[in-house]
Parts: sequence; structure tokens; C-alpha cells
Amino acid sequence: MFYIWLINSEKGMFSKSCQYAINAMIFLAAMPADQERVGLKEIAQGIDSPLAFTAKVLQILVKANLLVSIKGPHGGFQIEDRVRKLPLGQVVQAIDGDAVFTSCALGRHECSDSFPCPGHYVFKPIRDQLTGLMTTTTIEDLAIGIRIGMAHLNGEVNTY
Amino acid sequence: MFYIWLINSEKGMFSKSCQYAINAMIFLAAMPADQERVGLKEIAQGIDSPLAFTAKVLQILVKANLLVSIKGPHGGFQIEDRVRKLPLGQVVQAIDGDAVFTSCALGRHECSDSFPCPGHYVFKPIRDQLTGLMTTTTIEDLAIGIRIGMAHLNGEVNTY
DNA sequence: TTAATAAAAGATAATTTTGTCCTTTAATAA
DNA sequence: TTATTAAAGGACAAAATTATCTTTTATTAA
Repeated sequence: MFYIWLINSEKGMFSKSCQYAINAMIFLAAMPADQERVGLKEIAQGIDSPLAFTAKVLQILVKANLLVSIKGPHGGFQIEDRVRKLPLGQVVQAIDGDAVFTSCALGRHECSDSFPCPGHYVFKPIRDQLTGLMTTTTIEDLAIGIRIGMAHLNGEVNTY
Repeated sequence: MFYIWLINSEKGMFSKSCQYAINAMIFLAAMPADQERVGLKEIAQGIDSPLAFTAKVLQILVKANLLVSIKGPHGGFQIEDRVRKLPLGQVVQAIDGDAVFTSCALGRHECSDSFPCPGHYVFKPIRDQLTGLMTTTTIEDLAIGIRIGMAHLNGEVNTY
């Protein structure tokens, strides 16, 4: 019996929930215009994410008015044009909150320009750049890469 | 009985373990030169982190040759000059691994310049800036802020 | 040599995040 | 109206992360 703990497996910028959310939004935004509603199954396959868990994430997005869902036959999810034009940051915001944009990188609760942690002025420009890109880049912007076949979302090249 | 899950409480750039590690390293690096060894208790108080957990994190740092520890009376931890001059990234590396520097922001396993995820070229500059700052900024650099009383680590102004 | 001190190591617990399964609700079409 | 479809919601379960407690080991000083 050993209970070794080495290092944190893999800690990216966003939570997995958030990654699934972003992927799903881009996937939907990249769908051809005539493809009105996309079912959960197709979404989960398209971004290869766990189906049931993805359902939970999508529920949050629906409540946040970032997605529309329709029940019943031929139901599914769809993204409105209004939302396609929204900055990516709003998706992150809806799932992870704004910690990644605002909170202190070193975890200090009180950390500001006037009362900074030792890393404050080092991390500030990074956070600023992140915030900037996340407010200027729209969901649609990222969907284009998929559409023109220059970006992938599930290991396969898309075939629309 | 309700099992509501809203959003991920607070997801910053680094894990808590990693934040404690960075804080501890800076705290030690900011210690006056004559203060040879610093005990666990003093460290945990200095960076207000949970003592027992911090001990575990420090153990990893010792194994990674980023700290020296001495047992017994007047024992404690100390940081070598060699290590003070190391880039902050090495501390992150030791605890969180290099996921934050290298892994795909959208969680795609295959993501590279030649086979990019939709967000690849948006997040690349951010990762690059992060990597850059984390390789050019040393532990010592951040300790200076504490020394000159311009940065804080525990809500209190230091009084060395 | 022994007692005291402090970190290392081992074991476990609590919390958060991620993941699944089953039932309910809403919508559609026969 | 009824059967079918698909999302919503509720209840758990598993895994990862964070946290604590106890025992062991190494060091120092009396």
C-alpha cells in the first residue's frame, strides 16, 4: 500500500468543464447554417467529451443564455448569431467565473496595485493580455478555423 | 437535499500547492542573510498557508533540490543562493509540471502549429509571454519586493 | 546516552471536480 | 391521445486535490 502523490497531473488555464464548454460553443458555431439543432450526442462526439458530463455543462450554458435548447424529436442545441459574436471570455466567465482574469496568481486574497503580492507586476501583463484576447476574440472567430479546415476539434479533420 | 453545482469556485493559473510553493520560496528568499534556517511553522505563518499541507509541498521542493532541509533543533529549511537565481518557472515545474506552459488551452491532446485547435494561435502568444516571464524572472527578483517592503505575502507589512 | 526538537513519511479525511445513471419534463409526430 | 424523442434535473460515484493527524527518523544539546 502506497499513497504517493507526486505532482498535479495536468493543470491548464481553464477547468475541464470550461474546456468542454468552449469546445462545444465553437463546434456549434462552426456548424453549417442550415444545420439548425445539434443533439447532445453529436456534440459530445464532435468534441470528444464525456456525454453525460457535457450535458451538465451545456445546461449551464443554456441558463447563461449562451445556448438555446429544444426538447423532443429533432431537438438539440443551437447557438444564436448574437452569441456567435460574443467574446470567448463570456463562456469562460459562465463556467469558471472570472478568477482566471482577476484573481492573484499567487493566491493572495488582498492583492492590488496599491498592495501587491510579490508577483503582481509580473503576472499583471499576462492577465491583461489574456483578458484582452478573451474580450476581442469572438466565438465566431475561432469557429472559422474549423470551417475552413485549418483547425481541429476532435483529432479528425472535419468534412462538412 | 440539494446538490447544486454552479461554477468552479476559483480556478487560477496555478494549483494551490504550487501557489504555496512559490510563496514559500519567495518568503525564504526574502529572509535576511543571517537567518540561516526557517522552520515550517514560521513559513506557514509567513505565507498563511495550512501548516501540514505546506510541509508536504516543501518535501517535494526538497526532493527537487530547490530547498535544503535540516532536521532536529534549530533545523528548518533554507534556500541556496544558486536557487535564488533560478527562474520562477522551475518552482512551477516542480509542482504543477509544465502543463500550464505547454498543454493546449482547450484540452486537445493533439494540438500543434501544424495541427492546431481552434484557439491555438490565440493562446500561443499568452503561453509564450507566460513562459518568457517565468524563465526570465528569478525567485530573487520577486523576493526584492518583500525586502524593500513594497510587496506583501501575508496581509501584513513585513518588519524585518 | 538521553531528552528534546523538527522534518520525513505514512495514513487517512475532507473537499472539489469530474463523471455516470436514472427519472422527469417538454415537444414532436403518428 | 399516445408513443417516441431528447433535454433537464436529481442522485450518486469516482477521481483528483487539498488538508490533517500520527509515527518515524535524524539532529542537537544537555
